[in-house]
This record gives sequence, C-alpha cells and structure tokens, in this order.
Amino acid sequence: MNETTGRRACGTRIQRANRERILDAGLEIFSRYGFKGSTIDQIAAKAGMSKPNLLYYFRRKGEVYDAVLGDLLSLWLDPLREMRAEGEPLDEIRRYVFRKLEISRDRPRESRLFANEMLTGAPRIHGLLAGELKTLVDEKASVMRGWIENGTLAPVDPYHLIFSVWATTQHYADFDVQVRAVLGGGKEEERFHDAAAFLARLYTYGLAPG
Amino acid sequence: MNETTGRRACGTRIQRANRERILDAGLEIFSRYGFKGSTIDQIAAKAGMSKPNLLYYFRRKGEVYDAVLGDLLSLWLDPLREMRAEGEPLDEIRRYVFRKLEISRDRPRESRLFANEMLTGAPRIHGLLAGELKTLVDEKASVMRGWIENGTLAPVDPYHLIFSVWATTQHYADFDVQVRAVLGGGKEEERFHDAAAFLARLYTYGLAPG
DNA sequence: CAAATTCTTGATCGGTCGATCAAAGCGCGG
DNA sequence: CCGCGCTTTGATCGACCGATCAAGAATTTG
Repeated sequence: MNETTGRRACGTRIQRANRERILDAGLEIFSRYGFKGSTIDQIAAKAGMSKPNLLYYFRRKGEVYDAVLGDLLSLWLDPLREMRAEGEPLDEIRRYVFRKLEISRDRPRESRLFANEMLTGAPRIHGLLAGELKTLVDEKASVMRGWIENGTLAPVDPYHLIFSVWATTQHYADFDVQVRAVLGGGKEEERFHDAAAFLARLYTYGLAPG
Repeated sequence: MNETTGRRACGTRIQRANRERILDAGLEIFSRYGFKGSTIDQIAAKAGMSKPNLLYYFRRKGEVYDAVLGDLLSLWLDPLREMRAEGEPLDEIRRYVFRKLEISRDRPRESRLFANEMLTGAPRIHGLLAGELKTLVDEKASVMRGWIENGTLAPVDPYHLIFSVWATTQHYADFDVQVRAVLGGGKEEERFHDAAAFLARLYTYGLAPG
C-alpha cells in the first residue's frame, strides 16, 4: 500500500502523473486543431513521451478526447450554478458575467475545446447538452422569470440573456487572435479590465427594470 | 466568344459552374470539420464529382480553402462598413446588430468557417485581420468616440462594444447545436425574433447616454 | 538481490489522404 | 465525319496516422 500521498487509490504514482500529463497535452492539442485535426504523435510529443506509451494509458485517441472533455463540463456549468435566486438580480448577473470572463482568461484552452466541439455539431456531448445543461439552464431561467415578475429585472427573455453572457465572455478566449489583432499588443490585464467594465455597464443598464 | 451571358470572361460555362459547386461543397465541409479535418474526397462527393476532377480545378486542398475564405471577408465586414457617422447612434448600432444576426441565420456555414479559422489561430488570414479588419474597426471606433463626445452614446469602450456585437450574433450560428439543445425544437423563426428582441433591448438600454 | 510487475519504445502493419498521371470521354469548329 | 482541345476518372504513389506487438528498461515486491 502506498497511501502516503493521502490521495485515494487511482493507479500508481507514475500512472497518475502520466495521465495528468497526457490530459494536459491533449487539451492543448485538441483545443487548437479539433479531434480529427490532432494526432497522437503531437499529443505524445507535448506530453514528453512516445506514442505507444501514450496508448498504454489510453487505448484509443478518442479515449483521451473523451477524458479531456469529461473533466470540462462541471467547470463550465459551476458559475451558472452559483447564481442564487435570493441575491440581487443585477449583482448575480454581473457576478456571473465576471466569473465567466475570468474563466475565458484563465482557461482559454478549455473554452476553445468546447467551442470546437460545438462547431462540429457536438457529436460526443450532445446528450449532456440536452440533459444536464438544459436542466440547469431551465432552472435558472425560471429564477430569472421570478425576478422579472418581482420587478427587479427588466422583462427580457432569460434564455437569450444567458446565451449573450456565454457569447460575450467566451469570445475573448475563442476569438483571441482576432481580439489581439484589433487591439494591438496591449497588456492582457488592461484588456480584461476594459472588457469587464464594458460588460458590467452593458448588463447593468441593459437589464435594469423600469 | 461567348459573351452571351453578359458576364465577363472567367473560364467556360462549365468551369464557372464547377468552381461554384466546389466552393459551395468546400464551405459545407470545411465549416463543419475545419481544414485538417476535411478531406478532398468529402468535398468532391458533396460537389458530385471525382477527386481528380476537383483537383483539376484547384491544384491543392489549400487552394479550395483559401478561395472559400477569400469570398468571405467582404461579406463579413460589409455590415460594419454600412454604419454611418451621420445616423442616430442607437439606430445605427441596432441596425448593425440586426444585420449581423441575419447573417448568422442565413449564412451559418460561413460563420462557422470563420470561427474555425479563429480557433485554430487564423494561420491563413492573420494578415487580413491586422490589416483590413483592424483598419475598419479603428475607423468605426473613432466614429463611436465622436458619438460619445456628442453625448449621443453612453461612454463605453467602442472596441469591446463591437466585440460584443460580433459575439452575441455569431453565437447563434456557431453554437447552434447548444442553442437548439437548450431551447428545444421550437421554430427557427421564433428563435430569431426572440434573439433580435433581446439584443435590441440590451443594446438600447445598455448604450443609451445619460 | 532476484523475481515479478509495471512501464517504455522501436519496428511495423493496415488504412486513409493528398496528389499525380495517363488514358478515356466529351463538345465544338471545320 | 474528323480532329482538336477541354473535361473526367480509374489507378497508383508516397506520406501520414492510428494502432499493435514484442522486446527491453525501470520499478516494485518478496
């Protein structure tokens, strides 16, 4: 027994370390070239191991992809889950926007992978979209309808409101090249601040009731 | 001479027809699987011809891709070009949003291809982004700054305003699968109307001065 | 230390894809 | 009808890629 690390058994130390490296390399490569556009050689090279060794840990290319994607969904939905019906509506929405914007800044590879999957018709996570995702969105849309009836939120379509938050925040990760080309080589910190300020203003005044 | 059609000479009738079919098929395939993920066989099959025949009109796979992409940029930038400094700011912006939303509805393949190119780092159009695109955006940002000084537009960052328009409108084409999964199988017409109404409201109140 | 197990990799196989070529088909002017 | 140029395609080549295997290296275990 080697429970010295304190983590529950899930393969040897080497196994865990190598799986970790493979998943990280897979995220890097898949997020840039998509599933078909990526090769096992690329991923193995990025992970610093040989191709057969990678296939020793994941029998198929698709298994790496699914594992990378599987780690993603909770990260993706958690910020929306945090939206509380008891909070001040505009505060909750601004906070949600800010959290999503932070994720775009800190996890651009995850965002691009997600976008890539959507663009190709989401063949591998279509079930999750119609299930877990839709359930959560329906729930939060219901919360927003409550706010609208309270008169604490402008009467807008909750679904399209959520879509707009997804779109405006993910844009900074997915279209990073375009954003950089337009804004020039300014500091990333400044870009983030300006984007946050603009979105805060847009949603504050755009969604204020009355 | 066969100027009977009235179009200027640009290959025979057969050449023009086949190039057209190839470009349309290329758009269909490339927009769904990206450059590396698409095969000439797929494109040729979709165009209803053999692979060598396709390569008779375009010597390389990359030539098809570049031709498809080249037809795209003007379509992409025209709506922004139409924004007039003399107009009423909020009208101009609302009109821009609506035009972009129409394009997302009517040309989803073009939108997805563009998104795919961005996700992969835009290796083939990076020059256009830093050139033609940036020039136009700088020009319109300047127009918006004028509106802000006039007091006819809220003091927001013009660049991030434009980004948000791109993001919110393209989202309906690029993330179509997700939108459908969340909204269920409602009519496309209704979706479009609701999205237009939400965005009109968001930008009207979010950008109104004072 | 020795045996057993886990880990790593060079070599290789079958399949796919981009690209080429030669030959056959087709339309058009004489 | 003939001959010429434009168009189409079956066959094929080389490169790349996913996957397998057997053998060797490293690590763990007794």
